[in-house]
Amino acid sequence: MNKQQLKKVLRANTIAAAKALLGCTLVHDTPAGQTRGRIVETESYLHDDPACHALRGKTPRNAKMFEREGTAYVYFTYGMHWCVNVVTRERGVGEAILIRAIEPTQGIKIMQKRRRQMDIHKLCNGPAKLCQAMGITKSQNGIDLLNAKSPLRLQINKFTSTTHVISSQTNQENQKIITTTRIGIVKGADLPLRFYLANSKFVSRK
DNA sequence: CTAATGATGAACT
DNA sequence: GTTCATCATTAGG
Repeated sequence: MNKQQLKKVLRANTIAAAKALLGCTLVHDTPAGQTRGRIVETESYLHDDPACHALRGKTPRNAKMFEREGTAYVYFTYGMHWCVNVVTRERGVGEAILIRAIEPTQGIKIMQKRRRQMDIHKLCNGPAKLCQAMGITKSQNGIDLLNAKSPLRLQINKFTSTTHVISSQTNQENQKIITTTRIGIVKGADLPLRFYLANSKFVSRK
């Protein structure tokens, strides 16, 4: 998969895109240094989805969800946490993919310091944990994740594809994707819209 | 299991 | 404009 193909998927289909993002790399450049991680868990939020922030239309908080595909939507929740989404669909449609867990690959010392947590398996295994580890806050809201010059951006791995079974970056063996219901929501709780890599030790929950 | 913590938005006046 | 329940969470017990 190349960047154009990812862009196309992000524009066309939020469920397919959530699977396509698995295996992609999230990069953040900050004064403290660069952090990177491999996306291992995602959730889709659809425009007609009861759990979607954009369900009731555009507000100051969710405005970036209505931007074009590849935009970052960062929101504040539970009084203390930030979560980051990859916006999908064309401008005007409020859909996005919540990044729920990554496998840290670079800047691990920085992440450990920010998180006050030495165990790498507990560094980024949750949507707010990975934001804290990578230094993502409202300052990153609205960034174009598909622009190679952005401080916060997505990188496409050579062997990721848009199918249920993707190739591993390291050994090129097929990696299984598990589909489940989403975590921590009440509305829309029965929909199968969460995806993670079956063999990853870095997901928030099995 | 529950507290911590604050923005949001719905439902009111 | 004000109130109040809710919330795509986490850490600690």
